[in-house]
Amino acid sequence: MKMSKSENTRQFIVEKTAPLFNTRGYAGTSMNDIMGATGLSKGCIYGNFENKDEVALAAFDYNHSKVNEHMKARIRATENSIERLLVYPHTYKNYFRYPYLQAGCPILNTSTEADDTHPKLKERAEKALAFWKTSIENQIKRGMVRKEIKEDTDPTEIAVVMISMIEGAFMQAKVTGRTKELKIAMAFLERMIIGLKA
Amino acid sequence: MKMSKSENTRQFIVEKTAPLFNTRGYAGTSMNDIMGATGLSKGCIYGNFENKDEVALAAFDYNHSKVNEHMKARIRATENSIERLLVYPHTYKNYFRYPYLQAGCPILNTSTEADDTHPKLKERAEKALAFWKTSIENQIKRGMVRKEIKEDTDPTEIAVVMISMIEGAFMQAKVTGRTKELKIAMAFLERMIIGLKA
DNA sequence: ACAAAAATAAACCGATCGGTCTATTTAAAA
DNA sequence: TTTTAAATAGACCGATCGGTTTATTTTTGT
Repeated sequence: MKMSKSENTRQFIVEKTAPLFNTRGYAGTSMNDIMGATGLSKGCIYGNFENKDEVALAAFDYNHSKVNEHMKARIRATENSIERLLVYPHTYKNYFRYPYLQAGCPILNTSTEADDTHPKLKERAEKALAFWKTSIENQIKRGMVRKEIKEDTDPTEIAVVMISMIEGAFMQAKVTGRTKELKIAMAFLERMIIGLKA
Repeated sequence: MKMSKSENTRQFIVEKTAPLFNTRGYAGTSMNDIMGATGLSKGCIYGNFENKDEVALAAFDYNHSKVNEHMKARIRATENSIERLLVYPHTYKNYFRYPYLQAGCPILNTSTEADDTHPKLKERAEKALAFWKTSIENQIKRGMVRKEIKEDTDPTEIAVVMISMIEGAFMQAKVTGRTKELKIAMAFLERMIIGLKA
């Protein structure tokens, strides 16, 4: 279980720079910023990563996995499919409570910056989004099998609507600096999910 | 009605750089990019704008006004309030048809980059968003007065849900490179709007 | 404890960043 | 048409960009 020195440092760099990339974006984060956030020298960072790209990609993975693990933990604590789906609006409604969400959703931040400029980051965002979508779809399908969710429900449609509402509302929360709109959207989503009950 | 030389050039610079800022973002667009897109020298650009900031702000205003004018024109061509609201999903569903939307929604692009880094741009995005929201709310209120929309409708809620759905779905379209999710979300929105009919 | 290897610091690199300055060209006023 | 002012081109500036190299320190295996 022991980590080598470099493995430790690598992890350290990722943890310290992840919030940086999520707030300032790829183009907006410089090597100097990375040095400042870690307190490490340039030589050290380039000794552990090939280039800035690699740091950014690792930082995205870290941000995304943090959100993912949090959601997984909350989902595991639920009793049925409706409750599972409700975890999303319940969590995002209070996003400011979770430090790794305060800078915004990593998928949203990354995809809007990278879509036309940074293919590797775009691909990560794309995969993260696809993963999220299929996991919602699977939860809905499971709920239908268990007769907890109406049998005429379209899993893909609900997944798309959920993700759209969350990301769009999140953007509004970030730019307005308040949570009013986010709460309205999440309340709407809650009612929609409850309406799926069999 | 005659424009001075510099007014002409200023307008020219804005038109040429607007798509640039919308695709590459503020930090991702350099003065060299601006020179390349316009074919003008640095001295000329700085003769017409104080700095890069001013170009970016003017470019945002231009992008936003382009979208706005397009929507206004389509809205004017409708007969009643429900049709008016339907203009939004109908337009965004086919966003790739409109060149100034192909790089994405300027509000979405700008707000996710600028929220933590560029206060002036953030303010523009915030104001544009507020304007959009109140104009949807007003359309709904008008529809209620005219008895075209159910009287128990909550204008703010509908506005927030519409904007969230559009922006969230737009993000997915940009990052996946396909319109499947966008069409699903817009179809959902259409049904929701039709459900508001009195 | 010691030698070999890995990890880190810091000086350094050319390229590019946003921005300025001056010379020249172009448009407007007379 | 000539004079004057505005507009533009392009050389130039210091700062910062991402990245490399080398010397030194720290860790590791024996």
